[in-house]
Amino acid sequence: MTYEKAFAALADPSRRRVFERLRAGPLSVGAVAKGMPVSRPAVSQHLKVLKEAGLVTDHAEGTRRVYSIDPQGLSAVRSWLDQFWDDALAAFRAEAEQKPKTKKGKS
Amino acid sequence: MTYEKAFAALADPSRRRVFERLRAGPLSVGAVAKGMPVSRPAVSQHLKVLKEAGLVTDHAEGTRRVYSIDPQGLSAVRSWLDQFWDDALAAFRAEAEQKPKTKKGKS
DNA sequence: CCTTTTCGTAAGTCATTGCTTACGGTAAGC
DNA sequence: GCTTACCGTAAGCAATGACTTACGAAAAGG
Repeated sequence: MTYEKAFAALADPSRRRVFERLRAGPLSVGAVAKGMPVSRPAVSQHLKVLKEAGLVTDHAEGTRRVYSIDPQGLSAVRSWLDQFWDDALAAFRAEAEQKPKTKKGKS
Repeated sequence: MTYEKAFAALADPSRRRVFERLRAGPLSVGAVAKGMPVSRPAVSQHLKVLKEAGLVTDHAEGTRRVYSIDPQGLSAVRSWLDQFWDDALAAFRAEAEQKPKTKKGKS
């Protein structure tokens, strides 16, 4: 049910870049913002959206706020995609088999 | 590398609904639009975006245009997600193992 | 206590975009 | 040939959203 927000969150290039920057491991807001073409508040807003989508988690560490990737959000998108994947492939194969006269085996 | 457009395409609820309607099999534009809360031209525009994202294909059939799901677009999103999945889980586990230990000092 | 660092949020601006109605174009039916 | 069915596109409009600067709050450090 969260995959909707996750798709919306990952649709924005800047937000994807923020997200990808957390792939190697947890980072503070300032650390993420460093080397990005947008301001730190912008990064903060992006992280908020990612958090509401279940894609990241945060915890305080002194005055800094450290963000990490939350596998839960990724899992939601993945399962939606996989469920889709099966039906789509089945329909795709059914369509492909009807075009030529002979049906094909595996190979 | 079309996963960027795919994410942007799947971010919109109406467009996802159009996409999901093709899951059972190919449909004409009118058939997709029937039973949707938006107009037929709106559906047409959504299908155009989905097509440019590599998520659907179309072919003429008389005066109507039949759209089907293109597994290629799904595949692109899936592989991006999977590649992400591994690194994210590894980092997540590494973080979980270090938490019960001592706190860390990062500059 | 006062200053510094780090961060989230408010307010405002500007571009993007999803929707509608209107129109033109092509294939089928009579 | 003329009408009907089906579809893509153009133009216009209203809403969403991404970004900036400015400000306030909370923790650390002298």
